[in-house]
Amino acid sequence: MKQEKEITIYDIARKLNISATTVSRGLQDNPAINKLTRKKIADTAKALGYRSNNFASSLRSKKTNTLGVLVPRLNSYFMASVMSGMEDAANKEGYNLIISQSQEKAAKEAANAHTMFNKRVDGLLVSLASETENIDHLAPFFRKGIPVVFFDRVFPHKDSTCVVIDNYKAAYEVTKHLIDGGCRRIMLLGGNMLRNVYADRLRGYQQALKDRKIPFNEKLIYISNLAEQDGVNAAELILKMKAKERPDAIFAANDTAAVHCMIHLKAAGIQIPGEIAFAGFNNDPISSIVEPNLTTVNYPGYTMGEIAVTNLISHLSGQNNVKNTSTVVLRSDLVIRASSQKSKAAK
Amino acid sequence: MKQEKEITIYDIARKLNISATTVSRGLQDNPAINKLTRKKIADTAKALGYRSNNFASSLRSKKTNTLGVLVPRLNSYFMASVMSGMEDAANKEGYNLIISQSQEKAAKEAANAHTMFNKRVDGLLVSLASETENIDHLAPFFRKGIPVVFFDRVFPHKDSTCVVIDNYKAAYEVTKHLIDGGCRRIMLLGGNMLRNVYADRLRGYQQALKDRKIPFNEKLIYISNLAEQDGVNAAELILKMKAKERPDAIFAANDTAAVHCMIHLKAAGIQIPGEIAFAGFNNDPISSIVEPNLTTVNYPGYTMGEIAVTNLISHLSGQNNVKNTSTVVLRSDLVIRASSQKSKAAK
DNA sequence: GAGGTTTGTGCAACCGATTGCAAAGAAAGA
DNA sequence: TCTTTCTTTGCAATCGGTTGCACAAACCTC
Repeated sequence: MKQEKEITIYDIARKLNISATTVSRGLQDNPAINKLTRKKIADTAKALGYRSNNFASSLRSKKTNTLGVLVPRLNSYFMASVMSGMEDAANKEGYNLIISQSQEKAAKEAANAHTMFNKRVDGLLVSLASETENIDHLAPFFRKGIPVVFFDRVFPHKDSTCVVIDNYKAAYEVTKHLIDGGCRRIMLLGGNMLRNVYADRLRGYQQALKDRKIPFNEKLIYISNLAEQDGVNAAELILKMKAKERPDAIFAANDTAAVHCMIHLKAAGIQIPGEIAFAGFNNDPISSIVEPNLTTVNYPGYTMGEIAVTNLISHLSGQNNVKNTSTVVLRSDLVIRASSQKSKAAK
Repeated sequence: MKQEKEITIYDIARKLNISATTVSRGLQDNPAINKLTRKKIADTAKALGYRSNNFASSLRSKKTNTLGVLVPRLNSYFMASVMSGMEDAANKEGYNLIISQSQEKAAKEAANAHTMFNKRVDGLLVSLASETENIDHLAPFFRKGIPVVFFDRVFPHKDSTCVVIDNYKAAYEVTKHLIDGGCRRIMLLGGNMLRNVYADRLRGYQQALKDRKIPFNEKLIYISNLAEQDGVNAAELILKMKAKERPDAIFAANDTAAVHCMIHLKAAGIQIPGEIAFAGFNNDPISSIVEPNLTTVNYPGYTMGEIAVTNLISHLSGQNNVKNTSTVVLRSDLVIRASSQKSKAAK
């Protein structure tokens, strides 16, 4: 393998009979350098096949143009959309992403944060693992003034921005919609209450019940990791209940759990939405495939990713003061489909 | 914001009254350094809160411990699984990933490759955009001897490994399965034939027909991007056909197209699999949600990601000669579900 | 005890770009 | 013509590890 010699600013400088300083400035389009000189530098750089050495540059300027991303899991449609939005936004601004997943483990999250810190990312984007109880592992970032933006599963902190949707309101609306459709015993398949997203959804659910004067029944709350199997388990539980105790609606905090619960109940002969109405959360592709189509909350993942990154970068370039935007709330909409409409089901 | 002073090896050296050289070597566990000294260095480093400066080190050693990943799109279940596997494997070996997506555009792919090159990734993982016609944009990597591993959508090249499944065989089996189930007019929803995955699937399909003495009918080939809308379009096309011309089975090169085509036909009153049997590819979550459940090919994304990274890293550490493994073929299995079984459908 | 090894450590150059400061040359104002 | 003010450019130090080579001390061997 023939290794070509690497071209440096010194090579360019030598070729043009100017100093490396001028070349460095010229490559950055520094206005202090004569326009003609800049052009000559750019041309020569291209001609020689120069590529800038990020390490040398980062070493001196202490900027890496890299953002760290800490997420619980990569393999969900929602998270993939977020990543996609982040990548696009970052790319547009000349930043790169280093992505790592915690697998919902607090320890792995801490280890990954540590790696990011050592890699000296310019900023950090975080969605917390369900296990995580505090953000001590992010302390080094705050201490060094490295901006941290939380998204989706956030942890309010005075020095950082959160990008979220209004989970409380969304859950409130879902629940209200179910109640208005005639449901009274609404079961909630919730997630880990350490996480704002699940805690807020529970609150929204509770408030909607309260406003409609429906008593809150703790037995109708089922907390899990909201994986496929959890949906199935919930279904099993329901099938074991006496007919009178059974819920007449299920509101799951994600579509995966909702769909798998629904399928399992359907297979057992339960009419959906006739006997049990359903609503999910996220608007995953599966929600519009399952039959009946699942009522859910559209969660703008791509946009969330874009906004989180844009916000972070504007911090970095100082266009933006942390104090100005501590939280960005994105719009989310209730997507009403057949699974929640008892009345229309009687066709 | 109080900025803590950054600790360097010089600080450690001063504290211990030894040279920075020794500290550097000690931190790398260089056996030339006395064990006791090494221990003292490690302890002091921890005590002072030292973190190594990757740039300084990369600048000199010319290694970044970073791998570049070039993919067409991030927001699919399959790709998310691959990323997940890659990230896990990379993380385990102390590598980080820089991920970027081409949006299926050759130009963006080239631009991203260029960025990766400038970021001096130690190695590159590539799945090609559907548009890409050649790999000239990867030439700089080959010239500099930076290892490139292709996965899924590959482009055979003498200096690089490909990680794939046997698309030919998988498609052959799907087609054979449909034929054995009694189908004779099997429509293929294919992807861009520039890509091995789609070209191989077409070949497998053709060979299966040939082996079963069924004439190949060009009118039953529908090439598209295999997005949702393409599935719908295919369905429209079929609905416009005269009854005699209609296919009695559809084999789509991905589940998205299969599922959306199927739903659209179902809505139009076509019996699945009675009138038209269905098979897809990838084993996306939607394939086991749609009714009837979709027969498909299980595609081990997570494993593919893991293997691609592991292979790349072993190249880097020189444990592995390119010549030894030019292609890794992963096992894929036909997952038979209701959508393809005409006989059992008559319940 | 002389000569040969092994072990442990340090010197100083180096990686390639960035930047504060100085200064030469050009343009402008008095 | 003499200052003054820009406009351009370069010097040299700096960022923080890494590494080839030299060398001193300790250990062997005959």
